[in-house]
Amino acid sequence: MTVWDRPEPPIRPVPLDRERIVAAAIALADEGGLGAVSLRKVAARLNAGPMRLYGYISTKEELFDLMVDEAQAEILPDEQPGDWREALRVLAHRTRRTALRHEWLADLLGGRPTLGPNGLAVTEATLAALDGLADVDTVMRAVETVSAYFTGAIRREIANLRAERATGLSKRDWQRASGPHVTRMLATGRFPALAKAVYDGTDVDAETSFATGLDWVLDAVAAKLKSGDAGSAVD
Amino acid sequence: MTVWDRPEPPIRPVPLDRERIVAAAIALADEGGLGAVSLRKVAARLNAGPMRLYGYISTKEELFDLMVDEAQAEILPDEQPGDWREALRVLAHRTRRTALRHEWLADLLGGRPTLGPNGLAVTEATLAALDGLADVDTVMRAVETVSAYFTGAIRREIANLRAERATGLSKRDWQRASGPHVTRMLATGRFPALAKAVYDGTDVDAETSFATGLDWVLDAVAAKLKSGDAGSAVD
DNA sequence: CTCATGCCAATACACTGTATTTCTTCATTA
DNA sequence: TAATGAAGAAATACAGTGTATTGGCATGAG
Repeated sequence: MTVWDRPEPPIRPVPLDRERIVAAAIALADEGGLGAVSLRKVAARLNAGPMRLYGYISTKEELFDLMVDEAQAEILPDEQPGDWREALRVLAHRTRRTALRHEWLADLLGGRPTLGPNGLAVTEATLAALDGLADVDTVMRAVETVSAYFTGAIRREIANLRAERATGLSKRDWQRASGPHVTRMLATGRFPALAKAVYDGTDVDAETSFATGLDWVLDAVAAKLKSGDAGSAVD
Repeated sequence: MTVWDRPEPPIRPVPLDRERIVAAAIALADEGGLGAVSLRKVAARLNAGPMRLYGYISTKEELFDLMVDEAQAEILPDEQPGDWREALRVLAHRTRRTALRHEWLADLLGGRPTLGPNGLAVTEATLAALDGLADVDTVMRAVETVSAYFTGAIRREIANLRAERATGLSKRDWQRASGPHVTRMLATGRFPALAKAVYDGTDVDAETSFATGLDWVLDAVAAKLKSGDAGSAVD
């Protein structure tokens, strides 16, 4: 590796902006998880020194916030279906798909309020879906409930996914026979209902399970919308 | 601080076990959050060198797993109510209270499968509450849905709590006027539904909101139990 | 041409999780 | 009783982290 092989270092520092920084961080996280995101590595990927980043963010947490907001752009559908139920369903499923594309999102989802432009847009879309179908408070409660459900469900799905990957076993095999610890615990007889669930339950794929639970929750919302629309008559 | 003030160092190394280690870690986390838990600090609190911990755990992640399991012991009620609905409600509320006592739990909840003895016991209790009221698969779906809801809700609640603490503003004041960023965003008119929710919505305390959403989800479960109990007739 | 200003890079610090090496202490055996 | 072995604790070491501080250098104005 002589001098001639090495390219001359750039005369002027490479231009930087938040967009590039966030993109680099996301790339790192997509490849190696959140743990693979370090300010040094992000900067290196942009041919910059670590300290340059502090002109654009003032803490690593802020970088994470920007990453989340960027990911939330992928959640917004091109156009909102008119049917509120369909609209909420789509938003939930798109969130799930986004988290499956960017698994690190599961570690961040719900961890801090999302106040970025895209985060607000997602909230807006969710609220808009129910706007006018009931009084404001009922709508808020509905939105909270639905999103609590799907963030929780997504987090668990990805946690299981990782566990499966780590052990090389499907959740099923792993609980049933090959997971020595779980098998031993179930054999003690102290967890009869759990044992029954593990051995007698048919396992459904994650998407179906997600969709089923979501439908239940939406059913509940539907029921409340009917009884809680006092506000719409007043306006 | 002369030699005479200082106690002699212990001749024999202080005895250690997982229980003590986990207790020390939990104490640290209770005081300063998960970030305050480092193997060095945990060990120091036990008058031991950091490396001694590796006889009891083989990675920091494992320590977290043990902490979660220990916290889950606080979730289990002394006795289970007979009514399935009441049983699930109690489990959810106890989980919430535990997370409020140990806020770090919110960072870990749902992040990994909980396979410790107490984690399994919690799952068992949840499944047991619904055992026999519907076929196994319906019961599993119900348990998944309910716990997805409350883990998601708890996580968000604690995220908001932290944000309030950090800014010194109640969520309300903060959205309404004093949070310059949010105010500015709402003023753009791009988030009409959100603005309406913020300005016209009455704010309820976190517990009520939690309880309300939970009731909705339980309503949904109740509906499905009625229609999905094919299994109980077969056995 | 000189000087001031703003930015970038380098250095520095305190701390992390964990691998490896060194030392101490006790039980066992000769 | 002395020597030897094993075990387990301690110390050291390493590569990495987020971020504060310092130093230099290129570009603008006067």
